[in-house]
Amino acid sequence: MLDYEKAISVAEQKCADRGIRFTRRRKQVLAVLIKADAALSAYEIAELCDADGDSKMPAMSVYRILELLQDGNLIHRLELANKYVSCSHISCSHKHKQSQFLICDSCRHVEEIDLSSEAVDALRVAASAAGFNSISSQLEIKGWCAQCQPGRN
Amino acid sequence: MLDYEKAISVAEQKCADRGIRFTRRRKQVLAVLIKADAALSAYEIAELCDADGDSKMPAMSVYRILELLQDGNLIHRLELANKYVSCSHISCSHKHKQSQFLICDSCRHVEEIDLSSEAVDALRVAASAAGFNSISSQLEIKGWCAQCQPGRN
DNA sequence: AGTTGAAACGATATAGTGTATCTTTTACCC
DNA sequence: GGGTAAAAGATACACTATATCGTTTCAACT
Repeated sequence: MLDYEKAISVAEQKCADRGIRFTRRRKQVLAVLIKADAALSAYEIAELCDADGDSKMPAMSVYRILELLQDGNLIHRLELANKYVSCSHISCSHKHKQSQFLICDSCRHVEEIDLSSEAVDALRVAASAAGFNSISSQLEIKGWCAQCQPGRN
Repeated sequence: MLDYEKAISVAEQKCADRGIRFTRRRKQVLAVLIKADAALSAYEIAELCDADGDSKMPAMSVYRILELLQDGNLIHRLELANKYVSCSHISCSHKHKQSQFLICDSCRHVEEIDLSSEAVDALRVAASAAGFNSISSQLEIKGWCAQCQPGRN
């Protein structure tokens, strides 16, 4: 799990750099994602914000804020799972261009991994052979985590 | 594009082997997918069936039939795109266990590719290091096809 | 041919995810 | 304090998908 205080302060700084505000709503959404330490759907986030705070978090706001946080590379959207996770590198100093995710098809647990450049290159080569000049820098792979037995594909 | 007649006869045989019927509805859905030679959403399939045939194809039936065709390895469901494609190997004699797809993030064009075993192994190794004992046999990768320029990720 | 039972289909409701649009509030700067 | 733009609220709606239950079709069997 991320260092919560550190991550929040990084988020504040990033928003300042972008000339936008790090409002209570935005902080709520990011805080929920960091504390959950798991992938959540937009509506799950809204519910957790409700449980956490004093006022109701509209789903619309969640979507808006998620998009904004994603643009700031603070969170990732997992299209294979229709869920969102806080970036595991928020409070890292190093740059990371690529993001790869393993998603457990059973329990929905998500791991953000660093794929070897050889593996990524192999994918690029295969893609190139099929007429794709470039591939997304975010790779999402479904699988089964150690706690879950592999079922049928 | 697939050999339509061949693919349909293979589908008929596969259904016979499974002890289920290859009905008009099922043939309609598969035919639309083969002829489209592209990934379609369930509702797009329903519309094309309507345009093609004499009676209205309910979305519910499309979903049921898609699931059945998928179980028979006649089509693939693309979770990254929420669309469905006919299997490019329907009328091939060889077995194919793995299915990998490239999905153009711009025009939604889909290519079914064969990834080198080295590349797949590299993914397995990375997954294993992150505590995932197995990964899905269907890999979906977003990218940009030759006709589309890469945009932002 | 008529019966019957399971498979297939039709119909309706509803859940889940996400976008569009417009109004209201808030924070900041002068 | 008033103006302005960003942010948030509110409502509607589109798209994807599943649940459920009633009806039809078809093939096997008398």
